[in-house]
Amino acid sequence: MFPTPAQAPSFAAAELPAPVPSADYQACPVTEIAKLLGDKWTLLVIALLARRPYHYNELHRSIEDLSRRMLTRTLRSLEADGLVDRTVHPTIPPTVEYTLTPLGESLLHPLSTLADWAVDHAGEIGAARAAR
Amino acid sequence: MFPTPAQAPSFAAAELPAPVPSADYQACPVTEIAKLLGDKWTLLVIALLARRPYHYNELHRSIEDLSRRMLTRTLRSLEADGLVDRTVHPTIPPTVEYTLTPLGESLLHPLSTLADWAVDHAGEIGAARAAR
DNA sequence: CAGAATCCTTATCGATACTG
DNA sequence: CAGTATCGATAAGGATTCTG
Repeated sequence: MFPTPAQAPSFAAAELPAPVPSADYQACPVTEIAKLLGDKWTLLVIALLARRPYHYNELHRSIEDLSRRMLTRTLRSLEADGLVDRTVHPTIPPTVEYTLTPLGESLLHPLSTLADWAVDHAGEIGAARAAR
Repeated sequence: MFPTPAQAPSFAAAELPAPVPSADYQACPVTEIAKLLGDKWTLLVIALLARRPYHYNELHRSIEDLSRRMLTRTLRSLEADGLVDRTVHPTIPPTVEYTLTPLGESLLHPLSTLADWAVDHAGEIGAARAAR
């Protein structure tokens, strides 16, 4: 966590430095992740593309309440980060196919680890929330 | 992913259902996670508390640019979700100690898996971003 | 020390309309 | 089909002040 490559990001207690520097968090890879995935729709889109390639409107139809505006922004952002590929087929009318890049696919394993945690502990979280 | 307990959340392609339902994403545990950790400071605070218990102002000093307002909100939210414990010591002046709950600690492993991914692929992400 | 309360500025987001 | 452009509502966030 925190500093940069040397003191690598980790949530394992033992690996964290004693006095926390500060202001280094922008460079911290974990903060990077939060920026990568921290918005409302990104995880959802990734989960869909994990299954198979999708066309633009196909994604739009698949996620209710996701406006075209936000879908476009989400896809562009994923593309800019190298997680998603966008290929235009010059047919008439044109179709655009979105797929996960190898980098994007490499993210699926850590994400499913997190998903498993969420499933396993959904009850506890719910209980904590209900308790107030 | 998506539906609820039966079709459990997963980013493993094989486990996802073929035709995507929609509108079920609110109930999806992975979306839950995004809500849990998706804000600007939560991951940072968790990373600090992974190391040891912290006092309120200690956290405030440790994360530059984090206002007291946002720190309080972040801590309250973590508390409400059962990830963080808040214990008041009735000294003069009073001190308040924040620690991870067992549930919070159980989250550290999945998070460090994600952190490792971020470290391993930071270069690729940077390259993708630079390429535009 | 550990906050709550207020105000005010700025991102975020959705709805609508238009384009190649 | 696959977007872009513009606008207004709403929510997130920061600065400041006050309190037990």
